[in-house]
Amino acid sequence: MESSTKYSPEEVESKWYKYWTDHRLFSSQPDDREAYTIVIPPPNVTGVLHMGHMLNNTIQDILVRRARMMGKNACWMPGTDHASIATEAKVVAKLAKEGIRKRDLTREQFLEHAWDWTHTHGGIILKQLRRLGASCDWDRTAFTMDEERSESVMRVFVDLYNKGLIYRGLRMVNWDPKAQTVLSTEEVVYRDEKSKLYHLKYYVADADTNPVVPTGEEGEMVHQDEKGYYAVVATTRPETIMGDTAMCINPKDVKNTWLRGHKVRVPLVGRVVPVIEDRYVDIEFGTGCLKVTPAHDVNDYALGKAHHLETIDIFNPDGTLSSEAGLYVGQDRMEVRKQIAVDLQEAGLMERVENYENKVGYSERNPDVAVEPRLCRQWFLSMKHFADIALPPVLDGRIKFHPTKYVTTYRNWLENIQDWCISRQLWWGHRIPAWFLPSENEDDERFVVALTEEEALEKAHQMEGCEHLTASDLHRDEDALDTWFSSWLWPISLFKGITHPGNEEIKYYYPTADLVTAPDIIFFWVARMIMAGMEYMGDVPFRNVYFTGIVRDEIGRKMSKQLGNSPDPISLIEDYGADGVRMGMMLCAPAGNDILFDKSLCENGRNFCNKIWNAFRLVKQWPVSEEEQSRSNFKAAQWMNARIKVAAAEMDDLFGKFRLSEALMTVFKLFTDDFSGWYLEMVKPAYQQPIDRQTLDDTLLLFETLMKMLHPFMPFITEELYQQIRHREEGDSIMLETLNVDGLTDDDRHVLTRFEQAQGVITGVRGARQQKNIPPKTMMTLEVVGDDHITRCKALGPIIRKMAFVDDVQYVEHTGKASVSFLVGTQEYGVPMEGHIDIEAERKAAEAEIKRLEGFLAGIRKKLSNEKFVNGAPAQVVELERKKEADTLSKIATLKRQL
RNA sequence: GGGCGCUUAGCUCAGCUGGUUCAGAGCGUCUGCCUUACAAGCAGAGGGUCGGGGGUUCGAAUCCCUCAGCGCCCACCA
Repeated sequence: MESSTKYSPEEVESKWYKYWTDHRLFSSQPDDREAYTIVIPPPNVTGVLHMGHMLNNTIQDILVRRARMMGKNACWMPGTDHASIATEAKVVAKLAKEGIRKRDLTREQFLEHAWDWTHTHGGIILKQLRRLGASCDWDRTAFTMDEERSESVMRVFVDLYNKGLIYRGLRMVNWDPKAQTVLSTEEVVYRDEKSKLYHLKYYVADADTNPVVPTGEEGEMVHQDEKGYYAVVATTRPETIMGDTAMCINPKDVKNTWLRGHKVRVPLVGRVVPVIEDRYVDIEFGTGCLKVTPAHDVNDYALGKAHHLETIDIFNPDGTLSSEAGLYVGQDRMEVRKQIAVDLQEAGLMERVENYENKVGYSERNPDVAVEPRLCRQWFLSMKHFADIALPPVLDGRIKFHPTKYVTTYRNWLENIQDWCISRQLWWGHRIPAWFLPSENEDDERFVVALTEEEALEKAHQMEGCEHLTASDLHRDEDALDTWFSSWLWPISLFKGITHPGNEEIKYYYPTADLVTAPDIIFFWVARMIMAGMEYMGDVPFRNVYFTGIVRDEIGRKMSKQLGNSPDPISLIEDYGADGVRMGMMLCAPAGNDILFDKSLCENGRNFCNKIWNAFRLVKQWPVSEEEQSRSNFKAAQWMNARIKVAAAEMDDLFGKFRLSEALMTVFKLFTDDFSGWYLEMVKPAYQQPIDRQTLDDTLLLFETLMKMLHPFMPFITEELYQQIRHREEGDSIMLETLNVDGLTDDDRHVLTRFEQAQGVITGVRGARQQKNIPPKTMMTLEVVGDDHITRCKALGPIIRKMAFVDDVQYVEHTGKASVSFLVGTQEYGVPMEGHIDIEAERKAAEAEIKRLEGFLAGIRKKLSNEKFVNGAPAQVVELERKKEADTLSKIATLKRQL
């Protein structure tokens, strides 16, 4: 392998990952260093790694590894999420395949299946993260439903209940008929949908006793046919008419004033319902008549309450029509919609149907299931208090969002927050610690909230008339808690901050440093962690939140299973190496933007690994001599060191701004251009010639520094080469090194400037050669007009000769007639081209350049002759313009002389 | 309906509170090189009136207004 010109990642990666874990190099214990903590956004326990995880965890690993090398005690806490609704759905589906229905199982039996499933599929994703190189402290791996986390959830629930923040309420909630559970408002995603707007006839039912009297006002719209007067109601959901208990008009609507005080007959159903009036109705929409179905629409529910209407729930939990509906009983709501449209048409009760586009809410976890508003008694967490404590830290900068635009989003949400429905009709999750007491009817429920059944019984005994209850009289709530009700405690519960408040670990690791997550869970998770943090720790859970973009494919589509446009991360790693993929990910991940992932970027990463690999091969094969170090090599190392300092300072700045892809680009260019392209070429001895020991040592030291700078981005290859650079003790690692690069000195700056000029000369000669199609290694003569201190320099002179393949330097008054000339700054150089030069072409090029410079000069002079500029602009700026003018004049003069 | 953001080279993006020849980077493209570390490479080159229009200013990619296009978030319009 060592002699191969290609770097092969497979064995390097597995070797070093094992080494790191064997030596527990990722593990963290509190000590007197500054803590740097990241908690992983816990992926679904039974999930597999996708590109979003790749991006997210690559970023976290970069931050953690860098922090570790900056001398901090870095702790990356891994773990998984029980993902209540998603996992339960998977288990239900798996059982269904085996012909087992959930409802035929007891809770215990079902949970056994769920745990089986979790143990079979669980943790795969964490293994996959290891392939990526993630430096998590695996000993600390947690699960949102393990004992510690469960205990924390229970305590928090009881505590919040005791504080009066958790309550039980009968509310209109979002119901997922497939999962058969309620959802929080955040879990409902709205999609535009092409649907139909059905215009139905509601005949006036009381015309006999209460004659219809049109007012005759302008704009009045009275509908009448042979069967009588009727109102036209527009609806997208005709299947809900069985639940209608009123029709509503706007009191100010002249079109419909004639309906005031009447009763109308619900089509097909035949029920007679009152016409009510409410300003809520939009006069402009449809005919201005609204059917009111209090059981199945949030607004209608509000109307129903205000007008004391009856509520008829016509749906079963699974979305089929219940016996309450009277019609279509047992059929699915979507089927009924189609059928009832036909039936209404046939009965002559449909005036017309038009195409319509509206928003329909879907379950976030079951994207093909339309959510049904449903009246339900559920557990809620009152959010006003939490909004109040969670907003200030983000507004005053105790928590910084990157990019900052999410502060507005966050603020907006908190300022319009609704209570959080935390109960779910699921078994896979944290069972709600509430016990119901026997009661006469549902509306009069009585319950106690407690940590244990014993405690519940005790509490029950204190309630009136319950002194003699036994454990069997108590019935524990069947429902589980929303997954996020455990996730929101994650930064606290990971360190046992709920069960053992004030323990050493929570004191040391909390608040965590940075959180890296996708913006789509800002409300689900980020906001709620801040709430829990402020409530239970009195402090923020993290200092920075870095929101990654969404990973899209190369033409901007979201990655999805359906489209099949999401590459498998593990096969990418197999193809390009983990370091290559990490680099590919980061190259296309500008801060705050979506990621257009193109796997050809991983090729760039792989190629870069090869570059590093081969640079090392070069250095390693040099024979060593005991000669003195040349001045050139001494200066070259000094220059390279200065370049490293410049890059390191830039990277510090970029990391501070979470501009990681730019930081990577900086070190990438440092290695490729400065180190490989310039430095190594400068010191490289001729073929099979030895290098002096000092230069080799300098080079290895520079190499080592570069590996350290690259390590956070490319952990494997950098560790491999670090270990090869010199003998290391067992247990040593690049991870244990610190990244401390000094600041630039004046001497450094001086060296940088001089090298820049030398590079200009070398590039100039190369360009001249290429322009004339002369092979790159043909020796040339360099003409220096007048004199310069660069080519005469004992260090730089030889470097220029070597790299530009110049065998003779002549100091001349003008460049030769047959020379190609070029400028570095204001210094002119020439490369004689006898036999190669096309004088006419040279002349044309010179003339073109003069023309360009004269245009430029004109611009400057226009500025300088503008009194307002000279008087108005700062002296420095004016001075600069003067200098530009002089430089340009000198350049023009030089070119003209050449002509 | 409300709010936020974006539009700069073929692609993806930097350009901070206007002023350093400021119009940049990476990738791609083109040209020349199988140069003894690397062809998964090296050397060089081309490429944009900074979305349109107007304004402020001595000076605008940068500040203001406006138009157009795109994207995201929030909201109960049946």
